[in-house]
Amino acid sequence: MPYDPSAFPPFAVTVDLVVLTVRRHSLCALAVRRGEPPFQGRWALPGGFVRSDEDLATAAARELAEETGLHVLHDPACPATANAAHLEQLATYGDPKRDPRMRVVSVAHLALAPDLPAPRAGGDAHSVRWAPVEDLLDRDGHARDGEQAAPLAFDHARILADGVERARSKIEYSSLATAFCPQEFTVGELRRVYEAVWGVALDPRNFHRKVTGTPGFLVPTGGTTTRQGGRPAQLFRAGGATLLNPPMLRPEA
Amino acid sequence: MPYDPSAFPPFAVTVDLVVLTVRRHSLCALAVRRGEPPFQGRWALPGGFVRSDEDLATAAARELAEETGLHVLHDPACPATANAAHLEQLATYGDPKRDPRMRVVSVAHLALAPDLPAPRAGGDAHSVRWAPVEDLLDRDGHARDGEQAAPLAFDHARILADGVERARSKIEYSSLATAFCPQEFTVGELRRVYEAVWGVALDPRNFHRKVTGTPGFLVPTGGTTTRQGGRPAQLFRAGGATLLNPPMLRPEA
DNA sequence: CTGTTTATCGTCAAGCAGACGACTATGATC
DNA sequence: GATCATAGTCGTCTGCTTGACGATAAACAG
Repeated sequence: MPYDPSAFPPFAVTVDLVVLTVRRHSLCALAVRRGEPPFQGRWALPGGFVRSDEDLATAAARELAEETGLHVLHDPACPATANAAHLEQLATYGDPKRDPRMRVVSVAHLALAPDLPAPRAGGDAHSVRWAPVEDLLDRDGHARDGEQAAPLAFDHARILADGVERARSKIEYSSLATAFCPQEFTVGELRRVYEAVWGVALDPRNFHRKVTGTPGFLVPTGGTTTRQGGRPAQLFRAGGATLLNPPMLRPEA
Repeated sequence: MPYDPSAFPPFAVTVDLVVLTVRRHSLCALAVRRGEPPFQGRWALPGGFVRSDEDLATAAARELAEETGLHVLHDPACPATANAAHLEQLATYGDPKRDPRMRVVSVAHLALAPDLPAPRAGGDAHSVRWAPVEDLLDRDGHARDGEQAAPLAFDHARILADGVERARSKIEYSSLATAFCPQEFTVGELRRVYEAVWGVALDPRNFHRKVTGTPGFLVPTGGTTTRQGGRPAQLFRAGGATLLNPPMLRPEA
């Protein structure tokens, strides 16, 4: 009964991307404006069809490159080309009514990238932008510039919320927060990543003790920088560890 | 360019199930024997096509019920019917070559169930069984009864490994381990779940202190039981908490 | 030179985890 | 019934981690 090659309902399969970065102390996601119905003119997550000979991860990496110019950091040993991002599968959404035109199953992926100079719009510049995730998820009005009062297209608000939640929890027990930083970064910059993603303030002294004391998290490069003002800070690079033990603790309440 | 309703490659979409339980102190998964090519005669994970009007979670719940008679525990307030299981989406597998016949994208789901009296085979009894996950994943020989030397069909070994890994990590920070227990259970039974899933031995006294001290994890029912031998043990029911803070700590090394 | 900013080191108390002793309440065995 | 084996439950002690926070260091702005 299963796997009858002639009798199965056909589906369209897409990948959608939750691309997150930290800009100006807030967590931002990449949004594209839809140029055609349905949801014409509304903001949506970038994505597209999976090609017939393409793996899901390959399709996600292709869409990411098309949309942002970012490349996926495959090999942890390779110290990352300039525009490197972390990419992982997030979840799959297949409600029969999620696309009014046809049955579409979307395999959402989560990408984390350092703050980039420009969104590098694929076609026209003002159809792609970084937006704070609160703005994209807040449908309860108080749109501050009157632009994004409308919620995201399709079920993309839920996908984005799931991606943000994944990122928030994953930086607790993994070294993924370094994916938001440039290749070399300071402890303060890493702390501001945690503060932006979690939306809390962290004690700089305890944070410094914690991350420098976790083996494999950070390796000093020897250099220092003063780009944040104040006393020069040591520069670090992400260490080999991917899982942090003990984990970073997110303040409660 | 995206979402052209007339031009997209068609996919078959299936759900595959990693159904885990704890039997006789070891973590077991449900396996079905394939009755037709490809991989005829090999063991595989249960699964089937998603119907054209069906949500992914619905399809997974349907397959689970067909294969095991288990029903999904939807409402945490409802104290679970007799055969209740936890069900969640695991990951999606879409390698173009994962099925030799056609392009199949499989949305794998993870189900956790208490030890059941009988596997409740759908059709013929000996085509469905519980097998220790080590037996199903160990392809390096030493098959103890000469039966499961062959690896699982398709990419099901990887799916199973991912599901086991998800279960192992998720019982650390959530109360999911109670999904392996009957409605009422003792601290010792819960500890044996952790020991079986993690494959370690835990100190009964520290474990008892920890789980009874975590708010919302366990609520005493008032009853006691002596089904494990020895001194009668208090019976508990799963509390409302789903996230454990602080988490259970898996011994390292 | 003084104030401001950020980085970094130290101290201290509270809490939690691992190791482990001690006691309790059953059933099994002699 | 005494004894033993088995599980369960309660305590104690010690070391480590954490959170709160004081203090110092090194840059820049006026």
